[in-house]
Amino acid sequence: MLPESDTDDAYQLDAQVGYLLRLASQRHAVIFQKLVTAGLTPTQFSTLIRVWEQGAVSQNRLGRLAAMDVATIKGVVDRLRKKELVRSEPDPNDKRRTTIFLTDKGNALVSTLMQDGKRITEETLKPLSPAEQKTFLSLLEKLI
Amino acid sequence: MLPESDTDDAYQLDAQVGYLLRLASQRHAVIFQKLVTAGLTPTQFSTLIRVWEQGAVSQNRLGRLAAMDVATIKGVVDRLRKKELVRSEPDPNDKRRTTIFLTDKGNALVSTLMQDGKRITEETLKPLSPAEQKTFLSLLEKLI
DNA sequence: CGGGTATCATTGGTATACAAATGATCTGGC
DNA sequence: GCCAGATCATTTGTATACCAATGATACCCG
Repeated sequence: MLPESDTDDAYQLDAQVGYLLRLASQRHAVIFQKLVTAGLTPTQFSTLIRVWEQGAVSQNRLGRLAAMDVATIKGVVDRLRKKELVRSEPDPNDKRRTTIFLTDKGNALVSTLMQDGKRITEETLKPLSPAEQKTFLSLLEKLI
Repeated sequence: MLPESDTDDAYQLDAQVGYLLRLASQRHAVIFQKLVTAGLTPTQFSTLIRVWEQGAVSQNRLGRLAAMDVATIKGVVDRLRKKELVRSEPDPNDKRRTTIFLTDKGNALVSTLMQDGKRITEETLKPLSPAEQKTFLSLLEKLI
């Protein structure tokens, strides 16, 4: 009897891309937490980089740039503001908008964070050879 | 001036493995939600498969098998119980433990879910050629 | 210029996800 | 047999993450 399938292949959770992506993200999160400055989370990190890239950006647009829902980006910005890494101001030209900026403290942190980010990526990819790393990243980009 | 780095390489958030993993997971989540039966989440799906593989399993061990924290697995099991896909019983041999089982309804769902799972993985990997898919999965496994 | 449509930020709801602390229970070693 | 250390499940707290609804505002087109 083969109750689990109408083909010869048994289902293997451990071979499904979604499950593997979750495990890889978990491992990355551990490495991130160990190596990042100032106790930032990966989401806060990405958000800060995007603000730095933009200089000034509305909150919703920041969410799109950092790939976050409006509700998610709000919470992230709130917490970055509490850490005094960003500040927000109402847009004088559009009363719907709030513009997000880096504070001096946030600005001073960015170059350190970029160094952190490189080491985090290095450490995460360490199980792969340099050639494999290149291949992996390029396939991962194709997947998005 | 190169304010962002002491090397020639500018920092690219879009090239960092953690950020790419997050985007890939987001895309997978959308595909998952579209193709899965019974409105399950990826976590609930994985948990249900693990219970099916084990037949009977304590809640904490189930968490380890499905790669979830004790607090996370508790919530997942609670919600699966509310959907009447699993049931739990106190372990007569160890009063600390709660044993988790599939209900008949849960058991009946599993083979459908496995078919779903295969289609979800297929759809997620679709941007890659068959050879690339194999390479990607094998590199992803190496990364964990 | 006025009204329908789009965008913005917020809010409430649900679901992961993990750390830390707690009380109950079990187990290994003496 | 007892006790120190381990394990189990729960709870609390924080942080993503997304959907849906809402009210305010902006924009476009006729």
